[in-house]
Amino acid sequence: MSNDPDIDTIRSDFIEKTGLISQSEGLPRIAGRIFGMLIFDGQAVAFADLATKLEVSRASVSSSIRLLEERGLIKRMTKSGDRQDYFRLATDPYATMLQGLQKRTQANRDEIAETIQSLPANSEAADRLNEYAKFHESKSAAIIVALETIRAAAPTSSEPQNAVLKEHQND
Amino acid sequence: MSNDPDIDTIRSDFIEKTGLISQSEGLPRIAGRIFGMLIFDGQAVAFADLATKLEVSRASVSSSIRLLEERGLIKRMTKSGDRQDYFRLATDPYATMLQGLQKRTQANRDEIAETIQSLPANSEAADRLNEYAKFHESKSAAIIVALETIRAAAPTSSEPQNAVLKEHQND
DNA sequence: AGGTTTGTTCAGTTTGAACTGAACAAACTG
DNA sequence: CAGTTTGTTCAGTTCAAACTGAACAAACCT
Repeated sequence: MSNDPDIDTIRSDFIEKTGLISQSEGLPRIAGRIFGMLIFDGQAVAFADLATKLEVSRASVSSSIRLLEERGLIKRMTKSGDRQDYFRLATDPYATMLQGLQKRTQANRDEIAETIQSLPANSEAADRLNEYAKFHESKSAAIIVALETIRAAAPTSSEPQNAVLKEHQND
Repeated sequence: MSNDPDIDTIRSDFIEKTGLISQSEGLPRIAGRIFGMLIFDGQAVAFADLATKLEVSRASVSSSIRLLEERGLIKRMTKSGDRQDYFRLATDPYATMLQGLQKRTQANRDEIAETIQSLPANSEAADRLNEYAKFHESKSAAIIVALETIRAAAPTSSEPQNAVLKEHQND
């Protein structure tokens, strides 16, 4: 009993999923939906289309776009003869996501390590804090492993399909 | 110029840190502070002490405790001759945390895999969704590695230090 | 029995992030 | 030049989660 849903439904469902997943990873839901849309559609999407297709305000698109750009997950492009901005996924967004996660995890570990340093030498709490630090350390180390796995799997970057689109140079 | 802060300041700072870290991992801040307090103090802490020392309502303690118990991160204990509930860290809370994270990550991967399955055979989006799925897959695999690392480092469970405290048997 | 202690539940408040509309500046068009 | 398009900014709103106070039930005490 396969009731083949049409492609638009699949697409919307996927976009909602990425919205929820991103939310659980600390990004606003709209940013996740934009990310999902760029994954699904593949081609560069115009700013106005993001707002209309996702049924959100341009202001929301603007701020979510900024977040995604800051994190290095998407790239802004221009199209000659078109005044709008276009957006596509960055070259290796997943490696970048893992890298960000790894840095934050490592920063947490370092903060705990600092606390341990500041403890009096004989403190019996040190061992327990150290276990907590080791937890973050293992997590960080594991993410580095995942990074290597991902980079090994996708070493060559794919060229932009649309020759008319050009990378936008920031500052 | 080391201006040795006193132990209580170190303790409070650590508890605040765990609150923030836990918050970034999707737990309420108070739950993180409880967790931090149990790490630092080592001994089982009474319910009332959690509320007073963290300066929050008993209701907040109750709901955060429930969350932490559900996730298997802390254990409820009783003390003979004392009507209060006491709490301590579960035996291996860090492994449990990683396990939870791994399951959620794997669930995300599976959902994306389902979406790919439902796509028409010739869909050119499939490759891109598959990269996204692989990302979650690598992350999941890496967490399993971290789990093994942690379990190898702390294989033997430490006995409860206080012989008067007893495991509380739920249902 | 009545009174206390203890933890939970629930309705309501608080809080902070997400989101919007409107004003705005910059870049373009005619 | 005035008028349009485009993206950003900012003040204000909305919304969901966190948190609280108070009522409550259960277990204990006297």
